[in-house]
Amino acid sequence: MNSNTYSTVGSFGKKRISESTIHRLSRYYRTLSVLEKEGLQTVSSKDLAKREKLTPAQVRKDLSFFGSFGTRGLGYPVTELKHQMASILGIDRLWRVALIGVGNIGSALVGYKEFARQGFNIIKLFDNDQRKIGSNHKGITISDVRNLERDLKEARIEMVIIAVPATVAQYIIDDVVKAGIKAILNFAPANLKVPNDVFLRNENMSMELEYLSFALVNNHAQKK
Amino acid sequence: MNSNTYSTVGSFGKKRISESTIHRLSRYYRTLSVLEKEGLQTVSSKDLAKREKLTPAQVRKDLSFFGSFGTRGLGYPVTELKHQMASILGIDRLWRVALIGVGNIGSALVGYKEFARQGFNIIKLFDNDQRKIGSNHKGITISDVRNLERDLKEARIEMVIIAVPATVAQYIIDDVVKAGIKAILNFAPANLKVPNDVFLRNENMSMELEYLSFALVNNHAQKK
DNA sequence: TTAACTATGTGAAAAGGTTCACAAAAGTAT
DNA sequence: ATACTTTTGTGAACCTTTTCACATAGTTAA
Repeated sequence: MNSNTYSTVGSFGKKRISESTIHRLSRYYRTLSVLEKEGLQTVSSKDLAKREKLTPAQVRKDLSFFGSFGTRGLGYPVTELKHQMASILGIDRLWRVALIGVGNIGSALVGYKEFARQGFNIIKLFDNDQRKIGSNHKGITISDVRNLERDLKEARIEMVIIAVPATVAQYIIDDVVKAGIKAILNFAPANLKVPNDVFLRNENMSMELEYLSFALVNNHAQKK
Repeated sequence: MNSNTYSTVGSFGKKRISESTIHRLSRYYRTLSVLEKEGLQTVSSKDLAKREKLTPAQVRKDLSFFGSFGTRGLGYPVTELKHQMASILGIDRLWRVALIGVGNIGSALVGYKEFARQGFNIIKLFDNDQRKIGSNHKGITISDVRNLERDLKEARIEMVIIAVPATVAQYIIDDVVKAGIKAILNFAPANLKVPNDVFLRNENMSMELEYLSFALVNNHAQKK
């Protein structure tokens, strides 16, 4: 099977690709960027697996869902595989992103270089605080959240990051959905409801600390 | 089987508890806190599952790894179950946490209320920037990262959060390990190495945006 | 050119995680 | 009291994900 078998990038047949696979593709992409900077031409599934603390079979299987990118006896071409990962993840383009809630977490996210590096361009900021509205934050004027629906449409926003207090998150999200946004990343610690055709992902930064806490208290077996 | 069967909280026999289960316990804990505020006395696995978008069986199975907390015909006592979750996760106590790298992300984390609410007390800050060292950030004086090992020991730090640039993260982590720290939460986009007895978790905030990007581009089937 | 080596791609097996289905135990109503 | 309802706790079945193992195809060296 060669990569042309999957001529329509984006459909991937009827196969359901698991969340873990997608997350690992993100990691491969990042590591491939590093390898590229280190000047490597090719990388084997064994090398890549070692960097990611995975098995070589896992790496090959993940990639095999999307095509056949390697050369037997040699490995994978670093730069090309990086581009392939970007294309599969949809980060070989710019995304028009808005951020709602320019508080503690929100303002940090505006300056987060990794977002920009991967094509996520935060081009609109919203807040409900009169003191912030109209002011400039890292080159972007903060808009009034009261005009959220209208402004999201007007700016042709494709993704929204929510960093407001949990108490108001559902109201905000309802407006975001009304504006026709289909992809939302939520940092508020709340269980939010969206229609079935909207992708909602939650980022819970306490979760990993809690995992560490559990691991320490239970002296949980280290993986691998 | 009643909850006394597990008198030694923390051992849980030889059963290996999966990462997903632990993460769901975090979510249960948060939701139980909300339910408690709403004044609910009891909650059934069905109710809890609905809030978390899980199956009731999943909720019951997760809890059953740790004991038997419910009453048949009635459900689970909200407040008690919340305390049980806290105890299992090890967040029914205070953790002495240090944060290294008081930059964009780092300073946001210092003020992140959820950490404090769950017992994670950030009591030491470190940076390598002479302009920051000695200054006060939200009531904590920023220390020189050059004395990291000594200061971590002195302050009896138990967990470390790393929010430094990827290029220096490994050097920092080596010092953290030298100081005897066994739990590290890393925000730097890098694959870091630690000895086998150190718990390292990575927080990659781009990952979920990339998942959304993938979902949009591939019109990936929405889950359930 | 040939032999030895390396590394992919992938069915099949194994491991791991989730859901089913039901007995058991408690609550509720009459 | 008794019948009926609710809901837990849990083996077993099912489904998903990971790992194994090997045929295949390319590289490398002499």
